[in-house]
Amino acid sequence: MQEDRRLAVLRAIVEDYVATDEPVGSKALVERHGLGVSSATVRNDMAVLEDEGYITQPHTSAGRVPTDKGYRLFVDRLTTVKPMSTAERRAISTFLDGAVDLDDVVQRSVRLLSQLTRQVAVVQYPTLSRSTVRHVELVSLGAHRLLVVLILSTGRVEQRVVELEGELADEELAELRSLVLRTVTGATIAEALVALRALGEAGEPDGRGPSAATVQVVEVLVDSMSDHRNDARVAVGGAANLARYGDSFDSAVRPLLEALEEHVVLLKLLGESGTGGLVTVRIGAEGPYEELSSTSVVSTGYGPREESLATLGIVGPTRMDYPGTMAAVRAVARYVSRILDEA
Amino acid sequence: MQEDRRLAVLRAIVEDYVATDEPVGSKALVERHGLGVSSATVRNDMAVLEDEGYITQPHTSAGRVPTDKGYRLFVDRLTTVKPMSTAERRAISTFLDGAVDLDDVVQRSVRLLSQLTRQVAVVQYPTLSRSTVRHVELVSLGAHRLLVVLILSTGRVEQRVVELEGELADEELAELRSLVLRTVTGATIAEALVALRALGEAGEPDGRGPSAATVQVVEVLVDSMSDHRNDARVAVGGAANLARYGDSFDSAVRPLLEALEEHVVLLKLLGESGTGGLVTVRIGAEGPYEELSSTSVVSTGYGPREESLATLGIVGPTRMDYPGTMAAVRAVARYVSRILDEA
DNA sequence: GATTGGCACTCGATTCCGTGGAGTGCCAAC
DNA sequence: GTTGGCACTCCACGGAATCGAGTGCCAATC
Repeated sequence: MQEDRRLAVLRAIVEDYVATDEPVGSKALVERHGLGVSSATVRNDMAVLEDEGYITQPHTSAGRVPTDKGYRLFVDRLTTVKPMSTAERRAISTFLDGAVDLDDVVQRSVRLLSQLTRQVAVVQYPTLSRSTVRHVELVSLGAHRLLVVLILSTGRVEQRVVELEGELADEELAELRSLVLRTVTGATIAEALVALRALGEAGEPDGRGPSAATVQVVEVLVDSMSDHRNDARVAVGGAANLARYGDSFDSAVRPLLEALEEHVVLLKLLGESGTGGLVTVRIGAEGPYEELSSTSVVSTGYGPREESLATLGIVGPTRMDYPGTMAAVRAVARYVSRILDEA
Repeated sequence: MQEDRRLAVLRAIVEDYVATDEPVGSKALVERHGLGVSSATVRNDMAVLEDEGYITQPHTSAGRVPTDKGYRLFVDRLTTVKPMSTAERRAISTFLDGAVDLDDVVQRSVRLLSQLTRQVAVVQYPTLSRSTVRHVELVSLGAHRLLVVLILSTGRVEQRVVELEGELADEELAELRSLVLRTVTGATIAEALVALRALGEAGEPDGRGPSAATVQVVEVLVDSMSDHRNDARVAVGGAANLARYGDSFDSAVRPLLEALEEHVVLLKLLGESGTGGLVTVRIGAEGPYEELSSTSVVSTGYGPREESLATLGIVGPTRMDYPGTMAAVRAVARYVSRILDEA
């Protein structure tokens, strides 16, 4: 069927173009790939593909180059999932298994991902919002200072030091501590925020108003939990791979370098990534930023027990090895999720 | 005196070259700067400067460009310290005063520094080695889990969770806690490390050997303190400024991008920075890495009470505005030091 | 002795062909 | 629907010509 062949031609064009970075012509195509037809036939197919907007020529009498739409079709229908080699699998596990804590896991992941894909890797720290409060601890650092430690189910630990306005006796501290624990332990962040705010305003259940210390502690906890810095934290790695962009420098690398430092922007770029094994691919102008119309994003969610706590992925030129990249992103996400499962 | 004039010529060459990024010729020089001599005279001076190795021509019949040696002389003898404008001063203080904790100070500093200098900024987190232990807290997270929190005089807080091998009763925990506190509170990191190792091997002063829990806690504390990740932590900002490098891309930007991710390399690059107000400038090949022979580093130490706890600075092309950059680096370091003083 | 104007010379950058070749589109034949 | 053939297009590449900024040197001048 000729429809099938046309798709095969598109696939071949994408593969060749990704491999060589040069517009691919009809003759080279039939030589390098075993399509059993002549170059003239391929030319006809290419004309159709061009009409339909999947490929384009940089100028008359040059070969064809895939358009965003072409890449899209390639990714959606033409990609055969290529499994990671066992060597790669082993590399992933040995690399990630050495991690000592959550931060370390994230940092190793970026590194690993950027090396596997030779692209810029981005890993979001697990978001607070879906996690629950495992423990809160209040530690006295003298009569006027209090260390507030917040431990979340993801393993994230936040701490703040509070300068108390008044003094706080040991018994009062113990009381406050157990009060706070009763209020928030096991709750999700969202629930805890509500409960804490109520506590800060209404005071304890027995009817007494909240003490000054209570208000301060509540304040700092609320602050910790809602601090968007936490939601917005991401790790970036492999920026050196940008040097391979070659030409199209100011047009592509510059805005990307800028984006890499704006973590909020980065997160928006990563986007809402499909949960559970599904890898999202955003190609060129499909993304939210015009300046990045020649970059693609390959991302997926990760987290313990199949729930997607955070996102991880890579950013690269639209002209990239999608199958390989998608496989790497998926493999790393899976492995990281498994690690979080165990913790 | 002609010697003086030659230096003036060198200064003019450096300034023009930095401003225009083009080799500067004798005619343009006398026009733009008010040296009261003819271009022929300047040519003679330039010939001498070239003989002495301060300037060079990219090719015959082109203008002159400063050599590393020329920049060096410029920085050492020809730079008049240009004070920051009051607007800039105000920007610095408003920008940094909003910081909520140590990490925040560091992160704001990189950002600020990169914006002021339009270069890549690097700020080292205050090193552990010279700081002292302010407090250690052990928090039980159930019978088998223990949270170990380490608080340092710099305000840095490190925490780790320990999976205990055996159970630990509350009284035992309290005992262990006070033992550890007696051992390390107030000590420098170096002292604390020694004392802890002794504790882990010999056990408590009363002659009993160390309990299993003690060994584990000691281990994790030692680990926290000696973990070189802490010494090696740096924040980087303004990488987008690399896009301004224009040409000389693979030769300069690539290795630099790589270095920016290798924090150990970065620290070596920043080097041992002069304490107290002194700004160190490392020009081109004076630095430790060959690949970075066309980049310069401007850095200085900072820290509370005049002692230099850590280093901060910028990395940029040898062709940069040294006076302005040095002023910015010094100003930021001073301001950050003042903030640390207060804390 | 230092400075200056003048002048010949050098050499990269830019422009302008001319050419080669890859690639296309179309058409007639199968 | 496929194929071989063919005329056509247009970029990339290389060489020649030109331009001009900048130099080095020298004789004249202060």
